[in-house]
Amino acid sequence: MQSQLKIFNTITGKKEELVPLVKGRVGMYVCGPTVYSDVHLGNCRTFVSFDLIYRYLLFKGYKVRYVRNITDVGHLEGDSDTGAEDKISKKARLEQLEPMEIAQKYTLGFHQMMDIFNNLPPSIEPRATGHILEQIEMVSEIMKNGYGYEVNGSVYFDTVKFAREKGIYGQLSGRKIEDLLTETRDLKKQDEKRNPSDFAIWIKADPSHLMRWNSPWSIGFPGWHLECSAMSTKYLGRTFDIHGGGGDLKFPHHENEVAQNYGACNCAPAKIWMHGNMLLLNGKKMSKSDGNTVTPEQLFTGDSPHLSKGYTPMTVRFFMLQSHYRSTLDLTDEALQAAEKGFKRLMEGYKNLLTLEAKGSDEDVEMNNRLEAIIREIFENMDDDFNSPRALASLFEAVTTINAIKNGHIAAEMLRDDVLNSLQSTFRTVLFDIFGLKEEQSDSSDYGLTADLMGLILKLRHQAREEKNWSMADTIRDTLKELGVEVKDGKDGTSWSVN
RNA sequence: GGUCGGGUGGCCGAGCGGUUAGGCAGAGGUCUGCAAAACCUUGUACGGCGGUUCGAAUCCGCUCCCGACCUCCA
Repeated sequence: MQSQLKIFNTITGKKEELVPLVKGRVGMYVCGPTVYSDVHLGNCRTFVSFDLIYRYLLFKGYKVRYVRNITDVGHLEGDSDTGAEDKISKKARLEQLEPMEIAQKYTLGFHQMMDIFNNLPPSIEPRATGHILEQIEMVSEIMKNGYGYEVNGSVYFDTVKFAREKGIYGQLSGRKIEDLLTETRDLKKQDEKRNPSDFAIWIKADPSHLMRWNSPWSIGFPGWHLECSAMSTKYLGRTFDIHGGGGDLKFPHHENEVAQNYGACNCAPAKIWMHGNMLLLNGKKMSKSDGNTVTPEQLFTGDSPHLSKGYTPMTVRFFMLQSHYRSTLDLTDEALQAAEKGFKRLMEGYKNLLTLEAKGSDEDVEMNNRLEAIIREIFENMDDDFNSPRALASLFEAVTTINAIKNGHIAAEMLRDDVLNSLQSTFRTVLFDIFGLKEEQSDSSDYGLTADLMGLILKLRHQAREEKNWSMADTIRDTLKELGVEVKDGKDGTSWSVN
């Protein structure tokens, strides 16, 4: 019997049972990247987190519509959402390209990186520029309901009126409207806004601005927060099950999204809001703007002052899975090295599990019970707000027993057949379907040949050992080690693995 | 300054009122021609000071540090 999935809801600050609006189906919207530069690792962690969540929902049998947008317009630079330059637009001007060329370039790069991390693609990946009409429509509705006002062709959302009438502005991010109003920072075009906390939903374009669309108010472009409100509504309905994103989007992005949805339809967009936590580099937030960053490429090649060597994508994914998605994760070289070894141990354990044969003639009841309990715990932990680090711990506990059986420390006779089967299927499901890990075979194409050659080499070494020709045997072993192939002598023969 | 979140053994990282988390590193052992791998044993951790409790890393108060958000960021 499966336990019930509980999810931490940012709005209530509590874990809640997931009760989908439509039985058996889950609608999930996750804020995607703004495609104005290369993805950085922090983005990757967030999307790995939501990939885990998506995969687990699928495993639980839900039909999931996973929508993750591409923001290719409206995201402004500098302070405030007024007067500053659009990120895509700016990059286009600097590189003398069409804005859509910029968006295309970085969207492709983003997709490649998601693929490298073995993230499943979302069900729908809508672009902001492809939904200008929907956004204009939403602005109209917000104005019709009295929460938007136009000044010089730009339209702003009246946060104070909204807060007064609905009393929910600030609820998601835990902010008080009074505090927002006392914000004294000097903002551009501040004079157009009625209140400092108001934000633009439609922005009149300067003559030099490259991205521009006609609207009832001006030739301009939509505000940053608007596309998510419009697109989530379009593809998931006015109210849907889960809305997610990085924790740094809580305010103002998500807070304003909620306001816009209420402003347009007087209803809450999502029942559950989920936020992933930040990836830190040596104790500090990774951030493009202050240079404290390692790119995914640097991580893979090791070409960074922060790293002693490169790490494979799956090592990094495993590293991320080892911490809970709501905790900050500190990326350090030492931690990465530990993850690399841990990941290897886990995968080796899985391989060993596949070679096991259950004899079951002399059953160890306690051990079998414990293994069955471990299997149950894995899913109970995942049901508890996607606790992958705990699930991983259970897996490792099983690995110890698996290895002990494999090398004969525990007799195979003690393992029951059905326990072995469910252990094997659990490992396969959890490792590959839920955690999204995969084997990393450097040259998978000629793997068969390599295996045959290794068989020959090990046979020769075996012969040398029979003849007590130790120097020959050790030369073979040591040379292989230099080539990155580890030779492992066991009770019943020799095996090898690529490091 | 305001608002949140956090400080766990050498490192990373779970737990959040009583039970061994787990991984990596370290120590001892088994196995082995030697090694590696694997297995077994091993760590008296919970920022500090008070309090509540039969019992606190876990709850409360104070305090010190750190981080995030408040401005573009996943």
